[in-house]
Amino acid sequence: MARTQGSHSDITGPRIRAAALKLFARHGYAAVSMRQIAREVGVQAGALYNYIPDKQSLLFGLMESHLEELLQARAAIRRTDDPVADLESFTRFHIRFHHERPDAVFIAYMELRNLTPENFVRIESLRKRYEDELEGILRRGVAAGLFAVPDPKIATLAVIAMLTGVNTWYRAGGRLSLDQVETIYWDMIRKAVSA
Amino acid sequence: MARTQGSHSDITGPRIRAAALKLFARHGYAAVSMRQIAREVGVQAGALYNYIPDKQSLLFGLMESHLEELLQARAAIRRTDDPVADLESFTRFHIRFHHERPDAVFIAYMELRNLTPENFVRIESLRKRYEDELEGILRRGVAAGLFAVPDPKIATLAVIAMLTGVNTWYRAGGRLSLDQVETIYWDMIRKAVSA
DNA sequence: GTCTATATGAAGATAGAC
DNA sequence: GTCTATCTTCATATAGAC
Repeated sequence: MARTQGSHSDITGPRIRAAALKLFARHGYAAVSMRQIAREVGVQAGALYNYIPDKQSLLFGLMESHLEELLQARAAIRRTDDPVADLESFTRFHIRFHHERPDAVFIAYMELRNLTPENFVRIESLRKRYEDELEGILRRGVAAGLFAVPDPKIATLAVIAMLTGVNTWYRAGGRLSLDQVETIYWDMIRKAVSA
Repeated sequence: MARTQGSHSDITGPRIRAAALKLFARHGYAAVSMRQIAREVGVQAGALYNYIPDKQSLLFGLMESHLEELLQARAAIRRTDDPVADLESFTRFHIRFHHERPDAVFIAYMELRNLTPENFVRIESLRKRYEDELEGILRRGVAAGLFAVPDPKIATLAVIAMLTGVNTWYRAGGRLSLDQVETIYWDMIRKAVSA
């Protein structure tokens, strides 16, 4: 809905980010114009520049806050003494968290090549911190003789790729609940890394 | 290298496709202009239209021939009576085939949303035929009591996501040979689906 | 078959009025 | 803070000469 005048600074900023998230996920960063984002928000294109310096910053901000939210949510889960329990917790957390934010997840994986080199480095370092979480669990399990993985780093990447793949096919309301999906993946992962 | 005149129809077509493959993979379909492709080939932009009707057909052609090549290569491998052997063969085949074509693989996964709806349907049906290959192996293994997977369709998607993920990190010349990587993944997959 | 030139439209970003 | 108007650049695709 277009308006003619007015001052709404308190909500326009988040609305711009929400519109960009949706449109970038649907059509891709390069294919979305600032005019499209403005139309979705209900302002003229020029008004966007009161909130963001440019299109690149908008993309970077979306990816950065997604990954920071991911790290924070994961850090809020207490680690136990049992690597098996930690791995199950990680599995279920990853599926649930990513399921709740399909657009942000999609952008964070698909739009890496549209970041400037400096922004790319910052995003990759956040992602690495998340991978290190899982790698730590696997290494503790190996040390305890509970897991047998020839290469914890590769196992980390394999598990994350497998888990993130859920987002490409799972839709709520299908024949399986998300909890059932979590259980199926946990079953495969548990066996895959078991000693 | 730019030329001024000349007739090279026999090689220009493939060169256009090769340039588009490389540039689309690197920067994304929407971010690459026909002028960039032309420059890479060494012709003017207008000349491209002697070979392709439009940019969309170029993208579709790249994805279609990649998937048809994938199906053909897979079909050339004989199926055995042993689901375990077939699964190992699939695992190694998938990693090797995808490793040899990183650009085409990247495009086939990332540019789906830039296809027209009709082209999207055709590409997805080719991809489904490939997934059905793996699902068939898993179902035969379950029927023979060799595999225990609660849901063969989900296991199919999980395994393919995991295997395709290799392309995001593996580079030849690192500390592991591709054969070693294949073995590590086969070890995890074998355990993940085992009864 | 490729060139140059161009039609037509849309992109990101900014300026200045209200 | 948002508007309208615009600068400048670039896009896809086509026309017609060679």
